Amino acid sequence: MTRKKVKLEWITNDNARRVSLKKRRLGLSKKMNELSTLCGVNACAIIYGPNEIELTVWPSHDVVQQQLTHFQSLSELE
Amino acid sequence: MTRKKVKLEWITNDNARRVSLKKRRLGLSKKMNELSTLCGVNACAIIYGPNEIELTVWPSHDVVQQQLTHFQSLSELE
DNA sequence: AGACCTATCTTTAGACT
DNA sequence: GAGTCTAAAGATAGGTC
Repeated sequence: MTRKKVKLEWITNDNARRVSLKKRRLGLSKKMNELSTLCGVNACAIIYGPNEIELTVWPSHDVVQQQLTHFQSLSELE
Repeated sequence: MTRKKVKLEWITNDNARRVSLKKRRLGLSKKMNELSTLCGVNACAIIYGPNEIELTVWPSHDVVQQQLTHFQSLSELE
């Protein structure tokens, strides 16, 4: 998205894709962090690649677990 | 962050905070969307405010539910 | 409250190390 | 592979209607 406008589609080049994932994950974390502090909300994210090894949670495994439980109890009410 | 550099702290003004939350949630969704398409990964997010009415999930309630289940089954393996 | 605008800040693709 | 750099693309605070 910068030296060249990027198309919103799967990056075929393996290396480029991995680099992009790494960078964007970082950027996303930053944004999540900003959102939650600036606006005083709870937020969590789960990201995982095709190979289940690349699992990333934000802000932390524990918090995610907690919020999932909360979310699911809300879901049941509907 | 634009006409003025914003400090990374709770926005005290109620209206400004709500507006910011709305805008940033949108921006975040966009980023999530980009991340998942560009890099071919699954991603989901849960955002909720102090009042539980403002619950937002991405990309959809159903997908989040699905991914939570997946995540929890992985967690149990550890 | 909501949509649109735009100057300015932030993110990031690509190149290099 | 993992950091650093940098210009271009993208996000957004504050304003207006």
